[in-house]
Amino acid sequence: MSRYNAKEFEAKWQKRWEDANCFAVQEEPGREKYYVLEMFPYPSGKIHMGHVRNYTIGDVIARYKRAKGFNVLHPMGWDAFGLPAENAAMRRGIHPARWTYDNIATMRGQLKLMGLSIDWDREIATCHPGYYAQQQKLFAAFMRAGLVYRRESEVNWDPVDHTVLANEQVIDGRGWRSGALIERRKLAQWFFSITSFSDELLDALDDLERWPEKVRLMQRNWIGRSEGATIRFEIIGRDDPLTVFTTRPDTLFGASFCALSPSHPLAAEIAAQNPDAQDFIDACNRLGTSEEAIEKAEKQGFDTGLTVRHPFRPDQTLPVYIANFVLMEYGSGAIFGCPAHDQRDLDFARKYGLPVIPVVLPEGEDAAAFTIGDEAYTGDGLAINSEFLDGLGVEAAKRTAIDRLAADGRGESTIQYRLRDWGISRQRYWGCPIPVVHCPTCGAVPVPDDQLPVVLPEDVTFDKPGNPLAHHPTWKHTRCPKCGGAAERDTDTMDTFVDSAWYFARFCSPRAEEPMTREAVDYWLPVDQYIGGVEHAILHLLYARFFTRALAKVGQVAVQEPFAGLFTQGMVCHETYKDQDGNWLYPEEIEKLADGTARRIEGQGPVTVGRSESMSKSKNNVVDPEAIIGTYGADTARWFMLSDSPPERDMEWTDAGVEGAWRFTQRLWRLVIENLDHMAAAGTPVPATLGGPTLDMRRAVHKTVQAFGDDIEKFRFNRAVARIHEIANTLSGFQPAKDDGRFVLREACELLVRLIGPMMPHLAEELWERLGYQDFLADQPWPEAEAALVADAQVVLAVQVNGKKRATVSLPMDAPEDQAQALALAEPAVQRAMDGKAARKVIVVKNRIVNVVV
RNA sequence: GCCCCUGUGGCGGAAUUGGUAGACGCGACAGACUCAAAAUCUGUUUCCCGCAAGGGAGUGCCUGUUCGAGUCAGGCCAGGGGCACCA
Repeated sequence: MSRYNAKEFEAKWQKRWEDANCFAVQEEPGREKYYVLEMFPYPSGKIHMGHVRNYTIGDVIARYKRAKGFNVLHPMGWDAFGLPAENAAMRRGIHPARWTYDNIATMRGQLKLMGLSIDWDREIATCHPGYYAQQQKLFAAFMRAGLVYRRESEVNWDPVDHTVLANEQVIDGRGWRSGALIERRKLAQWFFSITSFSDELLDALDDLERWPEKVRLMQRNWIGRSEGATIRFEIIGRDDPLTVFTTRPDTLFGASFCALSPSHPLAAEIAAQNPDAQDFIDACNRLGTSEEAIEKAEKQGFDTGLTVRHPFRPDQTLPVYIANFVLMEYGSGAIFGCPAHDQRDLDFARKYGLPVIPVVLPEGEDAAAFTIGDEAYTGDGLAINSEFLDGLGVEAAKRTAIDRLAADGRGESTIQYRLRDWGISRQRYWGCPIPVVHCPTCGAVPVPDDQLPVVLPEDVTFDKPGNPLAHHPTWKHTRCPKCGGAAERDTDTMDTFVDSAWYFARFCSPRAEEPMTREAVDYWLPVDQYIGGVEHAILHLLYARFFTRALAKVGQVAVQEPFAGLFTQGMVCHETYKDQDGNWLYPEEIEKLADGTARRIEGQGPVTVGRSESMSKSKNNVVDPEAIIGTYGADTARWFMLSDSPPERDMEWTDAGVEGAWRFTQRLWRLVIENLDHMAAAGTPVPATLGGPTLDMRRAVHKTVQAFGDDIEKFRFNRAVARIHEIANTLSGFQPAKDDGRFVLREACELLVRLIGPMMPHLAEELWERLGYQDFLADQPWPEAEAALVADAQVVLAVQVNGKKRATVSLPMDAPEDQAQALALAEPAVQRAMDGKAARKVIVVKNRIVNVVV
C-alpha cells in the first residue's frame, strides 16, 4: 500500500518554492491586489497552536486568492519589543536583543515548516533599528501635526522596583513582582491624541462591513459616546464656576449635591488649606485600582464646606463633596448628584443623609405616593417636582433643560467619550526610544529626522531596579538639537502597541529609507483580510485605526482605515488534568480510561479530567506544533485545524482528531496514486457525450468545486473540508466504466488536488506532479465549475401532510407545480396520512416541498 | 450592574437562511482481511415502541406567528464574552 511520506515531500516542496522565490511579490499597477495579513507573532520562544491556526487560515486565503488571479501580498514579521525579553535578561542574564533574535530564528524555522505562502523578503522585526527609526520619524511627524503631547499623568508606581506598572500588574494593590504597595504617582508622559478622532473612529465602524459585528460593538462601547450637557454651577463666594458633565440634565431639579474627583484641581486647592481634606484624598489614592477593589469600595465623601447655586433655583444651594467614586478622567471630573435616579448618587445620599427627590415619575405611578427606596429609578417617565419641566418625557425634558441652561449662559449640550488619549511612555529598556531631547532652555525638542534613529544602547545592565536607559552612564547625555546646549534624552520607550499600530504599512515597502513609500502603500493598502484573535478586538485594532488616520493626516497614506476585512479566529483548547491537590498534570502523566476518566501512569492518587481550556503553559495542556508537524506533517496539522470547528469558534485539540486528519491525508494520497493507472493521459479533455454513472460522477465533482469555493469565500473551512470528504467518498465508490470513466477519473482527481491546494499545499503539489504536470500547482488558476454540470436535472421534494413529512417524490428540475402536486397526492403514504379526507389546500414550493393541508 | 453572543446525537458540528433536522468527521458497535495485531475496507449508530413494515417524540424551557419554525417574535433558564463607580 502506497504511503505518503510527509517529511520527505514537505521538505521537497518547501525547498522548491523557496528556490523559485514563488511567493515574492511586487506592485503591479493595473493588476488587482489582495493583501492578506495575520497578526504578527510576539517572539516568545516557540510557535504555539494558536499561531498554527492563525497562519493556516491566512495561508488558505492567500493561496486561494492567488489562484483566483490576485497579486497577493502575504508577509510575516515580528512584534519583537516587550517586557518578556527584559525579564529573561533579569532572570538569565541574556541580553534582550539576543533572546529576541534567537527566538525569532527558532520561530521562523518553525513557521517555514508549515509551508506558508509568505514573501519572506519582506520580513521585519520591530526591534530592528531599520524599523523603529521609521517609527521615530512618524512620532516626530505626529508631533508636528499636533497629534502628540506631553502631560502629567497618574501611574501605578512600584516603589521597590522603581518602575511603572500596568493595571494588570497590580494585584490587590501590590506590585506583581515586588509585592510592594503600589503608589499613585504623577509622571510627565507622552500621549497620542487618539480622542481627536473619537467621532471619526466611531462613525467609520458602520462602514467596516467585513468586520465581525461583535468587534465593532466592542469598539463602539470602548469609544463610549454619550450625549449630555455641560453645566457651570456658580460656586458661592468664588468667581470660577464648577463645571459638571451630565447625561441627565432633565433631573436637575432632583440634585442634592455636587461631588469632585479626589484628583480635581479644586479638591487640591481645598486640601492645601485643610489637612482633613488632604487625608481623605490620600486615602482615596491608596485605594487599589483593581476592579475588585473598586467594586467593594464603599461610597465615601468629604464635605468641602463649599456650596454651589442651583442653576434653575437661585435660592437653592447644594453642598460640594469630594467623593471617591468620581473619576477625574471622565467628563470634567465633577458631577451633580441626583440620588433618586442614579444608584451611586443614591448610595452616597443615604450615607450622608442628603435629600432624595424623585423628579421622574414612572408610568402608572402616583406622583403623591411615589418614593425611592434602595433602588434608584433610571427608567423613562414624566418629569415631576421640576417646575417648567413638569409633564415632559425624559428626552423632551433634557432638551428643554439644555435650552434653558444655554439661554442663561450656564451650560450647553455636550458629547462626551469614554475613550481617553493613549499614553505611550514606558519606563523600560526594550522598546522604541522616544526621540525627544529635553533641553533646559528649549524644553522638549524632537530629534530631527537626519539625526535619527535614536538607537538603543547595547551595553545596558539589568542588575538595578528601574529603567536601564535612565541608569546608563552616558546614553542620555546629549546636545539640544535646537540650541546645541547640554540636554538629556527622554529615557522612556514607546508602548509596544505603537510598534504594531503601523507594521501593516511598513510591509508595503519594508526596506524604504522612509516609513513607507506612497507608491507602495497606495497600491497595497488597505489590508484586504486581517486575521487574528479576538483578544485584540479593542486596543490593537483601535490603535491601528487611529494610526492610519494619523498617517493620512500627515500625508503618508491615502486610506483612512487599515483593515477592510477582519476575521477573528477562536482559540485552540485542550483537555486539562489535575491531581487531588489541584496541581495541573501533563497529558503524558496520565492515561485515559475507557469510561472517560483518567489515572496516573506513575504514582498514586485520583486524576480529575477538567474541561477543555485554552492552551497555556500554566495549565500544562499545550501541544507542541513542531512535534505534531514532525509526526504527521504540516498538511495534516493544517487540515485538522480547518476541520470540524468553524474558525471563529474555539476548537478542541484532540489526538483522535489529528489522527483522523492524518488518516485522511493518506487516503487522499492513495485515492490519486492508486488511480493513476486507470485514468486518461494528462491534458485530454473529457468527451461531451457522457451519461449514467460517469455523468453523475462529473456532476458531483463540479458541484463540489462550486460549493468549495463558496465555502472558502465565507470562511466556512469546516464545511469545505466536509465537502472534500464527501467527494472522496463518492470517488472511492466510483467504478470507472472502461473508456469514458478514464477521463472522468482524471478530471475528478485533478480537481480534487487543486481544491485541496490551499489547505494541504505539499500533498497537493506532490500529487499534481504525479498527475504529470511540471509547473507549480501554487501557480495554477483556480478551477471553475461548469455551470451545466452544477445544475440538477432531477430534484427530490419532500411531501408533507399537515406539516409532517410523509414521503418524497422525484421529478425534473423546475417541473410545474400541478405535476408536483399530482405526484405527491399519488403517494400511498400521503394517501394513508390523509385518511380519506379531501385536501383543503395544497402548498407547492417549486423544487422544495409540497405540503397537503387536510 | 450594563451591553453582547451562544444553547442541535456520546462529542466537534451541518442544515440551500422559514421548506426532508442530524451532512461530514470523531468515538462506539458489528463484520471482512490476518495465525494474531496494526493498517485498510464494508456496514450500523438521535431517542422510544416494534421481529419487521411502520409509528411516535425530538434542536435548553414556555408561549405565539405560519400551510410549515433549529431558523421569526415575546418571556424564562443555562453557559460564555466585553465593559465596569464613565455621571
